[in-house]
Amino acid sequence: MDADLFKALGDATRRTILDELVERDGQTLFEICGRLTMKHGLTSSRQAISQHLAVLEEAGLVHTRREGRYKFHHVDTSPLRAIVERWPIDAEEADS
Amino acid sequence: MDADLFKALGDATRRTILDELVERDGQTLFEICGRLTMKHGLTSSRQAISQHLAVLEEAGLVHTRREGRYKFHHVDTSPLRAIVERWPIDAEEADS
DNA sequence: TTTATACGCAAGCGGCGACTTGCCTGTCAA
DNA sequence: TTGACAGGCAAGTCGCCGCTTGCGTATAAA
Repeated sequence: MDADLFKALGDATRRTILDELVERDGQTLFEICGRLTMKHGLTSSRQAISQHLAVLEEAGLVHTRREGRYKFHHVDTSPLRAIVERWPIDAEEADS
Repeated sequence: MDADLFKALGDATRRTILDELVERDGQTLFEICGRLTMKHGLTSSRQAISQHLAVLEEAGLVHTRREGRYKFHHVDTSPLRAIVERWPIDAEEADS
């Protein structure tokens, strides 16, 4: 089921996390927390972000790599391909 | 905000409705209800589907056209383009 | 061996969203 | 005009999700 994918994309904080990881791949949890606070004005706690990352990982949008006490997070946008393959995007007619 | 878009895609029933409308565009509410029950085994009530269609319309994924007492629903997949534009889909590395 | 750092686990709370229920409006046929 | 048909509105219920809180584990520095 691709339910995990759409569930992951359903939250604004998770989408911002994806933005951050696309801009700078391979961050740790604390780095992501810091950047979300600084650049995006988010106030979420570490645990909240950790849970968000777990959801993103379930959806296959984020892969993790352990190294000592650090855990690096890497984006993988390829699951998004399922979306455009499911509903082909037609050429646009401008809004009326 | 594209929050409406992701919110709309967040529900499995709404995604099935999109499937149905892509396969057969311009259906009325009752037609959609019937097809969801027949082909997809969904048991949602008419009001539930109506609310789903309202969400899809808010997201710009469905446009409606009134004709007498009928209301025809048309798909518009173009809002999905925002997704692939926001997070470019990279060429795939197969899973380990 | 202590102490700090980076992260994990799990229970609990609050709010939002999906769905139902009941009734109402508008259109068309008989 | 009466009735059936297609759809709309609004309040209420209930489960899930995002978040907090508190504690626990593992790695590395002092």
